[in-house]
Amino acid sequence: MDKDLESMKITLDVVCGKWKAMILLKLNNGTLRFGGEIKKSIPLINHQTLIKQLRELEEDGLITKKSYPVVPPWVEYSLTDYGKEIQPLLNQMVEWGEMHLDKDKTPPS
Amino acid sequence: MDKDLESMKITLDVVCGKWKAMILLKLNNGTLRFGGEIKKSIPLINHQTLIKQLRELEEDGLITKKSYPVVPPWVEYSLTDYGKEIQPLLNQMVEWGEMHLDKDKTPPS
DNA sequence: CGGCATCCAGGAGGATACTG
DNA sequence: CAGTATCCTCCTGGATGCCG
Repeated sequence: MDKDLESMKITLDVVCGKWKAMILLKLNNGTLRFGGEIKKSIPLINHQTLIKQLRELEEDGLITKKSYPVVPPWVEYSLTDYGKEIQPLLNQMVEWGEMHLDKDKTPPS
Repeated sequence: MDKDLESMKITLDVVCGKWKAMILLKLNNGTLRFGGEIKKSIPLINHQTLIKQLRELEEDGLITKKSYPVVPPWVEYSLTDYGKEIQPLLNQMVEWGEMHLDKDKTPPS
């Protein structure tokens, strides 16, 4: 296992949760609230699953959580510098995916 | 689920196998033989697991297999155009990972 | 509203053994 | 050497219910 693969592994760990990359992508637009914004932009995700993925991202240092101790809890998530650095990568993932939305294969012949 | 997320999903499906990105990365250097080269560059991977991941990549149209019907089987894998297009992405994954090999976190204060 | 604990199911990854 | 077939294990994602 050479260094490239090691590096690759780190990135994979961070990005390859089922929803992590999507969360990071949405957070690129700025700070988001838990229920009011994140859940709405990714409707299919489960409440608990979202919490888990957010926590993992937080533990990996990609995002930060800010809780306001008010009566209806208000929690915001935003990218750290660490997390901002990964944005170009995310954009490329979107771009590559767009290129292959239609052509799933390249049937030649 | 908007279009960005759809696109992201496609890329995730392709890249986020435990070893897929690594295989693609190694294949960037050119055509590789199954046992002689791929297995050696990714030593930790299981024989069977490697075959599975390769097959999935082939089904997704990212790589092509070429079998030479000789007595000791000789099988080569190489990237399709489809697969080549994803290389910049892979490189960025490596780069981002390299940047964070050491600093796992950004402990301020 | 947001978080945690718990439980559960599915599937990806992996081990083993056999063919050509 | 490469592939197939089978079986198994673990881990992630998801569902539910209860707290502050």
